[in-house]
Amino acid sequence: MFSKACEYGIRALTVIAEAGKEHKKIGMKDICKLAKTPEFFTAKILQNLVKQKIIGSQKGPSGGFFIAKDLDKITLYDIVEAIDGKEIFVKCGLGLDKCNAKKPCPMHSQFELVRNELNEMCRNNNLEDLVQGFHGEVYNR
Amino acid sequence: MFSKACEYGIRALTVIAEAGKEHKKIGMKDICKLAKTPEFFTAKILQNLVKQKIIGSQKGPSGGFFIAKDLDKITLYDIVEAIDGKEIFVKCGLGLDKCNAKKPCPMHSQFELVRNELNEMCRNNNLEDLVQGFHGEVYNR
DNA sequence: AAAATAAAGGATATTAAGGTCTTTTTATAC
DNA sequence: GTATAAAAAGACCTTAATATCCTTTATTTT
Repeated sequence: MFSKACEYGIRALTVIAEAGKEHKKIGMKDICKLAKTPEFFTAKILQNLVKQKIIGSQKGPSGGFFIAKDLDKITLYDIVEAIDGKEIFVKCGLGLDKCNAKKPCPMHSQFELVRNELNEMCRNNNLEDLVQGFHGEVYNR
Repeated sequence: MFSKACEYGIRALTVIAEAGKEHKKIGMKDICKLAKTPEFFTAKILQNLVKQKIIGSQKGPSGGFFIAKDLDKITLYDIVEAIDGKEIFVKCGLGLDKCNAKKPCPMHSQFELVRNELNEMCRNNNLEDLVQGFHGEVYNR
């Protein structure tokens, strides 16, 4: 459904968000240890998220990553769009460029239900929701 | 959502199914012209579907591909599983191997709704449904 | 039987995703 | 101000998906 980059990104963000509750910033190594993601690849993903202002970062000693705005202002939709783009939220199930209600593909109406469910889910859930009941070992397997 | 191979495969199958209503068999070139899919790549996909008994084929002059069983016996689930595997139908949204109701990832319950909708949609729709109101120009864009 | 046709199979190319490493830049701590 | 720590940036590698081509095999038509 989502790319690896997106899976890693979401996992890393939950870890950053959770860490932010206590000591504000958290570094790459700790993030990856907790999120169980490959370090250098995750670095690239986070660099991108910094550019897109989803998170902030600080260089140098005692630096690290942090969530700049309120957790409930960052939806799953925002995150997925930032990493994978919005294609998944709009694309035709059969890959047609011009598929719509007037010129529907054979799967159009059925697939739309699934896509709508995905859209709703991503728009109705934010980082705050994701870290509800979060504990450090969530990804420990 | 689905791979290119899967998109092409579904499109090709609808074309084969529709052609089957009249003259029974249809060859690669015609399939790809109607389904708007790349010829050699589609050939590979169909070879796979033949092996999996989703369709039949016949070599030689006046040969081609055809649907062996009743159209309503081939669900979208069967097709997707044959081409992409069943991963999409069971996989954790965050890519964890051992994510379940007892040890859920932070997205578990929410993502499950989306996945269930996809499962239902694929199990409740078959090739016959897909070729309802089908016309040769569906993919002509 | 021979010729022609169409799928099957195998080999190879291309592209994009996933992943790693090294160097550079910036900020902090001392 | 110097040393150090950490992110940013850029180069590079690997793997899997996508795509194409060529040869072989099977079947039908003549």
